[in-house]
Amino acid sequence: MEELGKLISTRIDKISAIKEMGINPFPYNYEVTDFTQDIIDNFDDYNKNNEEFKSVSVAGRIMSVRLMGKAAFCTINDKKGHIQLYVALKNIGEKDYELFKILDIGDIIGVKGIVKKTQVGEITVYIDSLTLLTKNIRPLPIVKEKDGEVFDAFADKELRYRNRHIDLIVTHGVKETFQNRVKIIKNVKAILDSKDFLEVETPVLLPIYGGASASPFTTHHKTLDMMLYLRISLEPYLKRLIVGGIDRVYEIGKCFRNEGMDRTHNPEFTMLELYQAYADYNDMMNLTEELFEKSCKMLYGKTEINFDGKKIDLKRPWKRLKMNDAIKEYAKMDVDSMTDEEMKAAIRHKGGEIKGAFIRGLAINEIFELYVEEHLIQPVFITHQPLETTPLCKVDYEDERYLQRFELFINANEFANAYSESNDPVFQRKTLYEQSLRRDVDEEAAPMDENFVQAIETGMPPTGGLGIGIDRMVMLLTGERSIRDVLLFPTMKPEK
RNA sequence: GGGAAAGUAGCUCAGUCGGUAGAGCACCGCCCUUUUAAGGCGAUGGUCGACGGUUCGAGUCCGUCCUUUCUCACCA
Repeated sequence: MEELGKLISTRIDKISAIKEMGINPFPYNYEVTDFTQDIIDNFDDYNKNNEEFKSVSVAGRIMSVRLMGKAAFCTINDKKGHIQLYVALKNIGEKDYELFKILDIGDIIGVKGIVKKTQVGEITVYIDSLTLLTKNIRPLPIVKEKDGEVFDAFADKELRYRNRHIDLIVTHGVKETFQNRVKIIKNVKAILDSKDFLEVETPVLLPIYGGASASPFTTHHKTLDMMLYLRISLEPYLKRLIVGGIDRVYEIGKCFRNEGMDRTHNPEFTMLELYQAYADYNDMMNLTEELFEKSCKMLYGKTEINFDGKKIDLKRPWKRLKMNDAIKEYAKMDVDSMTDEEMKAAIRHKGGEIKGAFIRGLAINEIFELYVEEHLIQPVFITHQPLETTPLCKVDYEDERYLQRFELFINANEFANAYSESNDPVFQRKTLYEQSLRRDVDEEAAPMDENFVQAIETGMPPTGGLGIGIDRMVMLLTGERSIRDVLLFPTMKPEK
């Protein structure tokens, strides 16, 4: 701490020295006309045969300095990339050169000059004007690079997450990941908008929660003197909008679940939920394929990606497999002909457990998770989950023990969940009531939502509903293995 | 929640058997007008995550705690 204090106070002293030179170390603006990567990409426009030059005005943060007496090379970063500057005493004059010599890595400068290649061919701005735009006082980590190999990378993940502003400056690829995140979300929205879906915003603070099995966060409103919950899903309000006649509706927004955290779970995360009237789960499968395939093509111009060393192809159409058939294929078991005892044994054999009373449908789901999930690397829609897995979905007309539902699996992870939504008000009231009774034994069972049931009683058209975990979609498409690498500011405990 | 690993200078990391705390980069001083992990010479910089314990002596051994990473379980 003492050392850091000295480094900082040295730089604060420099601010005084700069002011004494008659220079404002924190001026108000700078006219930027060019960006680093554009200059490199369009070198010929800036330098015609080393005879005709177009002058540039660039601003950025100093990332490295190589000072050689009366001249120096340095590198600056801007929003588009980085470029080398040639700073020579004879070109900028004594006063500005004196200023340059006391600048630090991390300072932000504006420069004007012309663009040339150095003896070894590096495109470089030969500056004739230097303006200090912001003096840094807190030293940055020094990351070096040669031939694409990075040395002394800012590698401590804890420091990176806690200091994302520094991570964005010094770690290659971080900015790109978050730019890609935005591109994916914009692309998803563009696809949905083109299909006449209406994007809406629904409440985050709720008097009652539902739409999923999860433990909520609570908060308190002073004036109303009441407890409020942070939403765990978007479903209850979006369905009311379907009832209200908004036939195609979606929201991309934060949901909050007060549960464990790991590589694929953050307490707050971003969900896409959409509802389409007069559609069923088949339409939702087609739409899901389209969203993933088009987003992948938008980023990479192709449908194959490498994730975690595995080649994954998102080209449509994807395999569609009933849950029981998946169990037959991967676990060599026919659950329809198994006794309860055989199913219990199969679950225990893989280290699973049955919570509470034995429910056949939940046991089938458990067997699927234990035996099948790990094999589902290429995209596959698993359909026809047992009736007991959710109260919000219609049963299949061919076999009422199973649902018109699918879960999308890619690389053994769940990416989407969709239903032919239940709209039978009598059935809905009954199942939600029964679920609410389980709250004694299952903390995550949702309470009865009377307003929601009344909306369904008003009459909800046949509707297909789809939920996609946006963070996981971004992880897949950017190749990141941890949700914390696709969240700018992942949830962290404060340092003590 | 379980398991494993980590925390030493601003950053990246060494630190052997318990015996005065190390390097590179950054920073500071000096030299240097085509460097690019620039180079050369020199100097500064440490409550070794916190608190206890063992010991003549602890960065090192033991215990508790804090933070993080990875992983298993659960959920998206």
